[in-house]
Amino acid sequence: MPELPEAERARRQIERVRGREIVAVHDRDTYVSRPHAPGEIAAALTGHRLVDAHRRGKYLWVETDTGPVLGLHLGMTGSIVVDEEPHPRGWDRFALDFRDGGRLALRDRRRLGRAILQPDLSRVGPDAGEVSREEFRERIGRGTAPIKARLMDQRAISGVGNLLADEILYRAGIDPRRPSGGLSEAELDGLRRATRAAIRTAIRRGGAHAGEINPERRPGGRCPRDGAELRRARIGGRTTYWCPQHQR
DNA sequence: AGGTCTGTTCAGCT
DNA sequence: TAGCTGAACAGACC
Repeated sequence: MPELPEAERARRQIERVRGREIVAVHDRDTYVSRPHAPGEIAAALTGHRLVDAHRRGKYLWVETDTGPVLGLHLGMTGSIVVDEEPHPRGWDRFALDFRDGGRLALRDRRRLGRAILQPDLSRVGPDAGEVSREEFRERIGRGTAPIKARLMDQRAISGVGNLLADEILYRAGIDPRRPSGGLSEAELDGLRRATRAAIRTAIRRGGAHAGEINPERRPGGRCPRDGAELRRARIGGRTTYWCPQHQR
C-alpha cells in the first residue's frame, strides 16, 4: 500500500532513467491513463528525455526536456520498476522504452494508479514531511471531522494514508476520533513532530509497514507500549486501530 | 466457489 | 463548504 515513503522510493527510481531518450510509450490502458486516448501520451513523449522527478505527498510528476510533464500516481498497489522485463501477468499498466534498451513501468495489480499528462496539483496540500508548524496548525487544527480523517485529507496535507495515520496518532498519543478543531496548539505541534518522525522512519525502513503499531494491527492486537488491547473501528471510512490506554 | 476485505482517489450527495 | 458514502479496481483470503 503505497504511501509517502513508497512514493519517495518511486521518485528515486525515476531519477535513475534521467537523460535517456524515450523511443516508445505503452499507454493503452485507458483507465490508468484516463482521460487520454491510447497513443496520446506516446505522441507527446516519444523522442523526449526525462530530466527531473518530483514528489508532493503521494503525487509524482516528471519533467521532460522540452515536452509535457508526466504525472504518476501509485494508487494502492502500484510501484515504479526500472529496467525489468514486462510483468508476465500484464501488471505493467504504463511503460516507457528507452533507446538504450531500458524501460520504466508503472506496475500495478489493481489499476488504481495513474499516468497522465500535465497533472493538476493545485488542490493538493503541502507535503506532510515539509509543512511548516504554522501551516500545519492552520490546515490540520480546524473542522469537525475526526483528526484521522483530516490527516488523510490530501488537500489539507499530502502523503498520509491509512497505515501512516494510525502510526502517527499512536506516536502522538492522540485518539483518532477527536474532532480536529478541538486539538490544542501543543497537541498539533506534537502531531506534526510525530508525522515527521513516522515518515522519516518509514522512508529509512522501506515503507509505511515498518511502524510500531503495524504488526499489532489485527483483531486482538496489543499496544507495544502498555500492553492494552487495541481498539478497532471504522474512522474516516478506513479501518483504524488505536490504544485506548495512551491515545487520548 | 462465492463473499468479504483491502485502501486511494473521485463523483456525488446532504 | 465540510464531511460522508459508495464506486472504481482486482487480488488475497476465508
